[in-house]
Amino acid sequence: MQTEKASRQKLILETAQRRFGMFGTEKTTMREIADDLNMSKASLYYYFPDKESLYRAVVEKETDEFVAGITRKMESISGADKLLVEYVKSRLSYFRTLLNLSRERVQLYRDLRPIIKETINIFREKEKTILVQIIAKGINDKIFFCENAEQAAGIYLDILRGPRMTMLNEKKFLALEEGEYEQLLEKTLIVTDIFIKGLKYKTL
Amino acid sequence: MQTEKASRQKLILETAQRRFGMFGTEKTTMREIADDLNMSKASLYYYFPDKESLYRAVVEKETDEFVAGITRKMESISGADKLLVEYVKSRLSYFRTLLNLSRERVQLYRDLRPIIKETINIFREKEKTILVQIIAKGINDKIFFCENAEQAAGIYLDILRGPRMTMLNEKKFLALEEGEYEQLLEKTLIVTDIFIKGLKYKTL
DNA sequence: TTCTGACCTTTTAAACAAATTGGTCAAAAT
DNA sequence: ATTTTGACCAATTTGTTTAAAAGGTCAGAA
Repeated sequence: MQTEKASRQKLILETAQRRFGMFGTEKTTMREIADDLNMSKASLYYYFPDKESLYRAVVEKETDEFVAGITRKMESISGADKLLVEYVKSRLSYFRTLLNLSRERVQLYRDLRPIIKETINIFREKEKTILVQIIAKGINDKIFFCENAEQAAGIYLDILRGPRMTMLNEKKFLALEEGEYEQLLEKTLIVTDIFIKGLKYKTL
Repeated sequence: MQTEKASRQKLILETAQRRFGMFGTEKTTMREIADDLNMSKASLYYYFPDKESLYRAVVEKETDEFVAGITRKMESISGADKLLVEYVKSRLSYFRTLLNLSRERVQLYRDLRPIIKETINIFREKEKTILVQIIAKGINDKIFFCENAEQAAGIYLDILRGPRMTMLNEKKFLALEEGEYEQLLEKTLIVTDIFIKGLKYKTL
């Protein structure tokens, strides 16, 4: 029946998520995932047409979880400025635990496989959507003053990338270690504070 | 005499600068530089002990030119806020024309040769020195309000990296094309505007 | 003092073979 | 019918070997 197939798919998804999360797409083979599940590789292809769609499904799952989590928080906080701070905290915490993107080899962004690049862009768009909402709310509540929420959100995402890149500079993977996350969080909060002030005050 | 040797060294430096500037360190051979100068490779080693020191000399030259240019501008502008804007403009323009760093292959920062990484860090420190001066001046003139000029300068440099990285995302080299520089300049100016406001207003 | 050709050692590039990968399919198992 | 599989294929990746080119040295010529 339908349910059986769905639950099987879910199982595969979770296994794939673990593998992808640990080693990234490149270093995870379909055979390995199949072996983890004690099934043949061919069976995998019965549920997912190819590796790419399996990967996409995993990323989509994780992204959804992220968006759900952040949305939940957004409902319990009123001020747009505090919302932004909360957003950036959540974001970092999700980068840390969930997003298997993190495990992708930093063999330079340039030749990150097209799929991964696309993934990053899609995720960025989702983030932007949320941020636009927050900033628009701030404008509406008259605590932010800027004409273009869309532009502001884009700039903010760009800005956030800076400290992260600096921190990743020496790393082999897109992931950081324990203490570094706290360092990055600290920096990110300062940046966010500056950004918020940039929105709060009109250009003279 | 001493002068003769120095002028010969200068000539080599300029030739190397052109080569490094066009192809980066990796794709420039000592033989090529020697050929450009119609001298033997061994002669090159008479003036410079190895490729690395030649490269370092070139970078030092370019960096000095950058610092000199920016310092000149700093003398003719009074407000720290306007100085920052001017700084960032100069910086971009130098990235564009001078810094041969730009031609280094973006084969991922991670395995940018250690020398180049070091080069980048040294340059960053010089930038930081200048920025600390500007920000300290702003604090002194009571138009900026932050406790730590050093920290602010570091944050600012981190922030600036973001938009640049985003723009370089798809590129093979650390260099941008014509129109992209204007795009980057625009973004950078907005970011700078936000940053300045972040310094101008005390945290509430 | 300045320059060079011959020479050395280490890196890089090319070429090829072997192994592994993503992916298919007819047939077996449920 | 639905699900699973081993055998099979084409395309990449990986490993290995070899030749070329790189950085660098040095005794001696200019």
